[in-house]
Amino acid sequence: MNAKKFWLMKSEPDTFSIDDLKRDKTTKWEGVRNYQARNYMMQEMSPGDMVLFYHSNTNPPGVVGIMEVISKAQPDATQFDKKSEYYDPKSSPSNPRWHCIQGKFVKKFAQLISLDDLKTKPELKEMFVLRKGNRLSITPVSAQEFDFIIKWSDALQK
DNA sequence: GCCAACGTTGGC
DNA sequence: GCCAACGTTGGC
Repeated sequence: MNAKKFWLMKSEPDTFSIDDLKRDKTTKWEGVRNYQARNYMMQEMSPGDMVLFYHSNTNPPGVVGIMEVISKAQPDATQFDKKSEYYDPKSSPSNPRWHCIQGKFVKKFAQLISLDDLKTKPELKEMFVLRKGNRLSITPVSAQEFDFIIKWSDALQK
């Protein structure tokens, strides 16, 4: 068995928010069109991995909850759908280019932990999402960083 | 296989 | 809405 891994995945709340995930219970993480992010899903994610759900392109941006990975990567159906904004004419069902995992809702934080707040913690200074110029929508998180943020959120709730 | 042009992300 | 960062594309 692979050890459980931890991730941070960005979503624009206008497109798909933590509340959407809470309502739907599960989701396919469709629409990723970046090879590095895809490779994380295809090669490194497995069911049981835990994900920090991050709202980007919003004010303020930050971590808003937790999702659990519940499937391995499978072909992303939107790449074959001409009506989808994620349609990729260079991909084909016999040789799909893009894959996505499925995730399920675990919890929504009582309070968002903002990007500004994340930046104030020396424990988190290595986090990819805090690095200058980072645009990758899926990044690995260490177990220590994940625990730190969970405990932080729990403390905020009290 | 280089690299200029272009497109996208995402914080601000 | 601006723009820095950086990934992708395509001509050569």
